[in-house]
Amino acid sequence: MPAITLPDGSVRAFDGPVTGTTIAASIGPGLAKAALAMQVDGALRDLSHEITGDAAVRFVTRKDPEALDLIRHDTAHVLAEAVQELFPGTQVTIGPSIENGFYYDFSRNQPFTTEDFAAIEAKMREIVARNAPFRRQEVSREDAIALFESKGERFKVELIRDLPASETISLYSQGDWVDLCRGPHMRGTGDIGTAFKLMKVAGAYWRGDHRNPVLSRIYGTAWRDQKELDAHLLQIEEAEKRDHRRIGREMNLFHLQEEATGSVFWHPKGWKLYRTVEDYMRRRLDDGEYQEVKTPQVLDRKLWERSGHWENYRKNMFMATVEDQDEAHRLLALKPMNCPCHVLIFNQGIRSYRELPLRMAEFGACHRYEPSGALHGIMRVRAFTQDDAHIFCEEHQIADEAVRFTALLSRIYKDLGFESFRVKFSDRPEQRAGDDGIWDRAEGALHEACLKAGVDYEMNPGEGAFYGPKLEFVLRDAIGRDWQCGTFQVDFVLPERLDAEYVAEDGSRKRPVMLHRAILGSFERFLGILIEQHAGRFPLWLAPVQVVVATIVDDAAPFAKEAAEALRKAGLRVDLDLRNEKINRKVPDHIAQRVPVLVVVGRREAEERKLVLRRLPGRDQVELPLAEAVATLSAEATPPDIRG
RNA sequence: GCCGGCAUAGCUCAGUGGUAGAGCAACUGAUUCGUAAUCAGUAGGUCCGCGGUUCAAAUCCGCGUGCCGGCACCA
Repeated sequence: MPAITLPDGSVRAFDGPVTGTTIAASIGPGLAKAALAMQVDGALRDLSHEITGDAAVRFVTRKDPEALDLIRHDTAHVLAEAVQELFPGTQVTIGPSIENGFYYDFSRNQPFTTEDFAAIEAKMREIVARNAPFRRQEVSREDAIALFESKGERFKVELIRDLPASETISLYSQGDWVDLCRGPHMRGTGDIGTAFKLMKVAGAYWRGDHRNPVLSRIYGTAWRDQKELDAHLLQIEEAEKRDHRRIGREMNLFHLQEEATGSVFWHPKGWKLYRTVEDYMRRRLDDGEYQEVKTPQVLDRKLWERSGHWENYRKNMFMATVEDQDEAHRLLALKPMNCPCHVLIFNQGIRSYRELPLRMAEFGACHRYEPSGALHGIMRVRAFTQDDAHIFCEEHQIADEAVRFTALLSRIYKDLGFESFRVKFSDRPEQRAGDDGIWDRAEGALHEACLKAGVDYEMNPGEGAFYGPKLEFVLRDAIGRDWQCGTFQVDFVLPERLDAEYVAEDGSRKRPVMLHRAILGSFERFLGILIEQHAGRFPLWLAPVQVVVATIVDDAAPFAKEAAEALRKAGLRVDLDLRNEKINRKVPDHIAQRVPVLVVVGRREAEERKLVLRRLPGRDQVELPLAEAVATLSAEATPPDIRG
């Protein structure tokens, strides 16, 4: 006699086992029509699921947040059916719902191309129109294996074999087509609607392991209705306009070319932006009581052997040799990171506990031979500069340093326009240096530090560095990709390997703990994200060109030059536009160049010695006497750390 | 690194085996103009590279390089 409690608190009793369909119908025809699935005691179920005991039930309709996941998952099934109908011999694997859509991985001799999309989409619409009900069937492991073996679906068989013994094995069919699936699903393929679209194809390794076969993955997007789909497609278009590669070209900030794959050619305006950020960072580090150093680019292999990098990362290091030396005995490597060099500085002379925590910072230029497929604009490159620092401290100082660090990072991110970011906690990886005791202490210290700093984080198991656990501070780019920028890593291993020590209060020699930390991560990556975050329209203090003084007629040129000079003297970055073009032309040009402030000078301004300031891309204008305009802009262009 | 796609003027792109094109940008000239693209003219190409097929290749084929989208990687 199940008693069903609904969200409004009302209770309905039924004579025997009852399905969601029956309950919904008992409540009313409107709900019976709208209900796609249900939540039973918090767990999402098919409407056809039979409830045998007392339960709390909530129905999921198209409006509910869960609906999108259901629609996307169901669409993935329909995609798989369509593909198998059109391309016999294709094996199915998995097809989950993901952010904004879904994908399905197929195994086929000939990978799919976007040329196949039209036919597949047409077939999908046909399947949706058939509105075949999704039917769930629970089967024994043996029956499931036999079924998929008979179909030649060896990936499905492998999945079933690897399911834990406790797992119920369920199949979902839509018409004649069957898939291994945990569910739940909506009532039938018709519930999907028509607001879906195939987006792209990609290769993907079976089970995400590069030693496994490559599958052909089809990505799609699916929404409640056409309006939502259109909005999503428009959003993608808008995001593409913020792409740093596009803006970098449009604003003439930098370029990349074949002769230096993975290295950035910074143009004058891009370099101005870079240096503005670097100068700002340097001031923040000075305030934070860091000591800046500069260390070598090219170092002997022996150092990398001692640090452990040779063993772990040799394949990703650039090597350098010179002709008059025996290569085997003197192989040099471009540094892939700065930490060993910093330990070498620490090791000069005898260190006292009184010097700790010692914060050693470097804008360190590093080279890493990244796999070709990883390169991405200026965000993933082979030559980059880190805002790197290593804090040598005693173990009990770790938490305080973490608190200081997160405060500094938050301040800096905020100044640069990032109000929010995600934090991931990456713990011990499979391949690592140091024994478990050390890792226990390092992870414990980092957890404690997070607690103390009030940092909310998500776990990222097994993703730590080989020498220690880390916090990763993640920012998102315009196209929705996440990038690790800041990092805070606890390291007990490297001080040991490179024999760093200090004299403790009791006169004994001790190992310092080393904290690796970066805030921007690499300038290249961070500037890429910064460009996308602001869509190239930087706040005044960051803009590479802050003001353009544009003339209307040649007669105004002398005063325009005088005004530009006055602005420059006040420290502003000013361009002069004396071109023989109409002002109607100059305005859109500078909007396109994302210049924050346009000063238009005609005869009237020249006579009255006034400046009219127009904040692009807006239309509003303020008219000020020259000196006042200079003072206003100069105050506004002051970096936030100096403004106080 | 793997799978797929792409590579034509500075940029965006057209050109499916038969004399390389457009718009914008550049340059020259005219115009001196009041807030979202003035007019006219000129110049600009190893059609990514190498090899092959063909009477003939930007176009078809092979190899290489780079870029793009994913996957894998990311100290």
